[in-house]
Amino acid sequence: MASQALPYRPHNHQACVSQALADARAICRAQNARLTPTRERVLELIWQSHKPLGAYDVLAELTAEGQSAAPPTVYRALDFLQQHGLVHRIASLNAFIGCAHAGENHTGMFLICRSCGNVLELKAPGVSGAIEDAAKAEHFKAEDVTLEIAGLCPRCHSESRHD
Amino acid sequence: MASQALPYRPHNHQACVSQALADARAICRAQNARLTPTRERVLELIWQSHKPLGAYDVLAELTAEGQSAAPPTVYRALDFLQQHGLVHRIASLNAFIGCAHAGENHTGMFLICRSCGNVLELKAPGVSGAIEDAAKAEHFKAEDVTLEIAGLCPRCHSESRHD
DNA sequence: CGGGAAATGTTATAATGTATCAAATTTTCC
DNA sequence: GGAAAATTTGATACATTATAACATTTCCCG
Ligand SMILES: [Zn+2]
Ligand SMILES: [Zn+2]
Ligand SMILES: [Zn+2]
Ligand SMILES: [Zn+2]
Repeated sequence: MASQALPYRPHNHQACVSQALADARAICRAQNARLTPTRERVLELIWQSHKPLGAYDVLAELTAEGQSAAPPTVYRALDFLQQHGLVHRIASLNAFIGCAHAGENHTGMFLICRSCGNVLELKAPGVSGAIEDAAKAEHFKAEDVTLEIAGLCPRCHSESRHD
Repeated sequence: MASQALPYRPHNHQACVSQALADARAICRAQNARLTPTRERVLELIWQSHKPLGAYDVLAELTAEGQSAAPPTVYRALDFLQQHGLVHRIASLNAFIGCAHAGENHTGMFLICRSCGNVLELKAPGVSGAIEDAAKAEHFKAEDVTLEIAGLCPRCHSESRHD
């Protein structure tokens, strides 16, 4: 698995996209799932940056490309991608982002920069463990964790200090 | 501070409501904030159970009571209550729930039962600490944490096993 | 009182997400 | 290969959640 680029640092983002698409194809092949052209194109659009994209933003890009698309087109593709662990929905933003750890078993932890909008997905096993322990202490059977941290990324934080 | 009732166990819920309203009045007085009749009524409606309530559910109850209310009425009251730490928004449900630790500095962790719909708010300092550590390790300045765990509460979990 | 701020009323609209059913495509299995 | 079944897509309509904008009222303070 390639090492993770930091979203808020300049990087060869095309490599992120290529890697994500290659991973997605491999995962879908392994799961006997059909990564159809629309689904793949939606995934690629989601990965166009490290900023979460709204469903209607995706829709706008699809229609701009001449595809006949309606809201269900996008939501169905996003549902598929979520179910196969290729994208995550950011509940606090009503938006979607490519999974940075597709294929790895993980509960995503998202660091969302309020200033630049970029999102970093961490695995943070320590956090996951603490959450599981806390749930277990309450005899609660945890099935799905939503963990989203809004704040300032290192870059925006340092910029806001020396202005 | 009164000890917390477990939402999914039978309890004298009127006590929860009374306590929440008394706390709210004290907090608003201390902060020089105006807990107007509509705001107080919305808080009371939110506290009518331990299940999160949608803004439009609140609206329906207000209009049923004869109040002339529109969406902004409710959203403004909810904004006020959130800003003063009296209710939380559950992002994964687009719904609102009374804060079980009003006045205490905390980052809420919500255990949401998929079966009965009840929500328990925990303080879980261990989790908060782990989250802070993980954010700090990435040089990320965390400002707001959304932590929502969907699953099965002890009651629903045990019921689903011996049926 | 009176002037300014805060809160509310009112209407309209934006943004996000689903239900439903028909048509097309792909897979399965003989 | 070809019919039947399952999956995917198209298309329309609608439901739900949230906000913009501006007028009016109420409250606070001097
Ligand atoms: Zn992920
Ligand atoms: Zn940033
Ligand atoms: Zn709380
Ligand atoms: Zn339950």
